[in-house]
Amino acid sequence: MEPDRWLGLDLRHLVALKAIADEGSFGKAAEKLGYTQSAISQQIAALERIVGLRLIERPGGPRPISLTEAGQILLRHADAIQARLLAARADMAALEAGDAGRLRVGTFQSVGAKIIPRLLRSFSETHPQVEVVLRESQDERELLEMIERGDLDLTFWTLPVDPGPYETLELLHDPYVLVVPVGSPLAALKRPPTLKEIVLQPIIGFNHCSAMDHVEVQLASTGRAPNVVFRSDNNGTVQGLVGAGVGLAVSPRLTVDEDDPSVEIVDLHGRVPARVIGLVWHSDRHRSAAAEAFVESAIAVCDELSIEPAAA
Amino acid sequence: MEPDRWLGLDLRHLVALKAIADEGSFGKAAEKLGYTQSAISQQIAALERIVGLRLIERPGGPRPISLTEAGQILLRHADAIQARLLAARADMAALEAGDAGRLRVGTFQSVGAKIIPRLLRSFSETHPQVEVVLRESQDERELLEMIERGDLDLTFWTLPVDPGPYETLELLHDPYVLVVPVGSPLAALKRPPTLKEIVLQPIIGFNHCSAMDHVEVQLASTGRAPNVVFRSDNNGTVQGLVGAGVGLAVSPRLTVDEDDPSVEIVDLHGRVPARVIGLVWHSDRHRSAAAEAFVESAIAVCDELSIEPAAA
DNA sequence: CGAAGAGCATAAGCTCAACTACTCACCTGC
DNA sequence: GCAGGTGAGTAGTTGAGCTTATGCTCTTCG
Repeated sequence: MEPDRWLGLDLRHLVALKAIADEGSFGKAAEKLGYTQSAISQQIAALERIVGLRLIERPGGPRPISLTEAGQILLRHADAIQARLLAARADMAALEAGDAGRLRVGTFQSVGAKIIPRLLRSFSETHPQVEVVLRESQDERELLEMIERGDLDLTFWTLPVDPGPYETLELLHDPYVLVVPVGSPLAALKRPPTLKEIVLQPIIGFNHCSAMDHVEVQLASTGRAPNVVFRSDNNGTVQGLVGAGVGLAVSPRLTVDEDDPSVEIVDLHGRVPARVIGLVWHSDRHRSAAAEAFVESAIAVCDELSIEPAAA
Repeated sequence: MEPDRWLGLDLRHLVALKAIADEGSFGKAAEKLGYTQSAISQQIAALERIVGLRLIERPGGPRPISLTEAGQILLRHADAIQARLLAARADMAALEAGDAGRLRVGTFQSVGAKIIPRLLRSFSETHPQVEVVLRESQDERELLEMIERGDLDLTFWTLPVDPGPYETLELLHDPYVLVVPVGSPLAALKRPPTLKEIVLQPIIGFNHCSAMDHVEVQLASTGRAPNVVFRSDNNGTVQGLVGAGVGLAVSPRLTVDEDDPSVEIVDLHGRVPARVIGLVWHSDRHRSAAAEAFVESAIAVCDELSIEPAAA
């Protein structure tokens, strides 16, 4: 690590490069960052002096500028460095707020129903000093963004997760079951119904749920588009509609209320691949003792849950 | 990305934090970085003002300082950022030198013998404009360090690789074979000899080779320490000694010269787990087109090589 | 074809942050 | 209690980077 010109490199230089790449011009970037155009021009000049290469191609006149290859490569590094700084900032903010005993956990509805209550009970027994703040979101992508920004420490998620600065842990496989009204002929079969048989029936579907989209793709692969007569994001509503005879639903087992007398649950025996529920966290952020403990508790609770249905 | 105090953060702050952590005192860190003690003290004060937390515990007097929890967490982020900057620097240096057509590849002896000649021939036929610079090292760890510093673009390696900023690709499994003098009773057996039978014989071993250490651990696991009568890092020497009847050797198949009339090669049928040869590169560095092409060629050549011995 | 406009570069001046040099306050250990 | 080593504080100077103002280049349009 010789003390060469790279030590003169400043974060503002990288921020400026990114702003120019985003905005497409020196002037817009300057405006965005609250500088004058001249300042940005000088910053880029300094940056190019430091790395020794032209980073931005200025054709002159009102023609649009573009990043050189070196500029593009450096921009990727700059992005990574800024992301890492955000993670550091989030860690520091958490420590500053005295958050050693606070854990912000993201969930979505279908995982909330069965896993969360048990997990919270078990976790708060073993770690009463840790305050768990739950954040439920309809939009699953939002949860990932909050992880990336450091607004959440952990989140539940259906794996696999999109590429990003994430670390993941598989918790359990949640098989899909068919939910039908009491007395439905599909429930009377000795064998699990085929997808073809299911797709002929009216279906109650979900919105905003990638795991459910996945089911509909499976159904559509039979060659016949499923007839979705109603959509809701509330599992209770879906199950109520099934009970009322409006249609049937293909739901993850963990979301269905098995004590509901108006419906019957039919095992699909893997005809639709089980969804995988896991935990996701920011790969660059510090894992607090509380977070580690929460993960451990989640593993334990999910182990119980995956054994139970098999025994039942 | 609100323009808060974090934009005032400077790389020198992080470098200073790291220097203090390494040296254990403000003064030593200042000396190392070429500043006065006062400058370092002010830098840390500025850094603590930015993050809003005390990073270093100063007990006062000549008692040693220590990092607070926040300091340790921030230090890990700082290390990652500095590593990423080094990667960026290496990418820029490569571009500056007009290295689009140069590829620096690390190897070690045992992979050099069979794979490299074929690979270089095949690669230079398809990519004549790319200059490949080979760097062979006895010390395998040195190769990884050179990858990390950006002194190498790719290196061969026996997987798995130690944790670090690396990306790896498995190329082939190279099984171990027993090399014995012509006429050895072990070669006359109908079945592959057992480890117990091997360990009773005098062994020719290797130095400086983690893959070979692994073999000796396997042999020692029989309960009897192998009797290593000679060591050499040169495969030719080892094979020569076997041919001269000094002992026998357990070598990866790719390192042995099968045309040597003074020795016989005995298949061990997996009694010693095969070593895995792969390629390693820096996960944060830019992959040039030349590097991508080289990896492709390596995959193709190794596929051929792993099929051949099975057919032979 | 010339004027207008958009966009980056450059020059000059100013501000402020950071370094050096020096001093002080503090604690340990002999 | 004093010497030695450690970090903090203060004053002064230097320099990097910002703003303002201006210049240059290329395109567009009447």
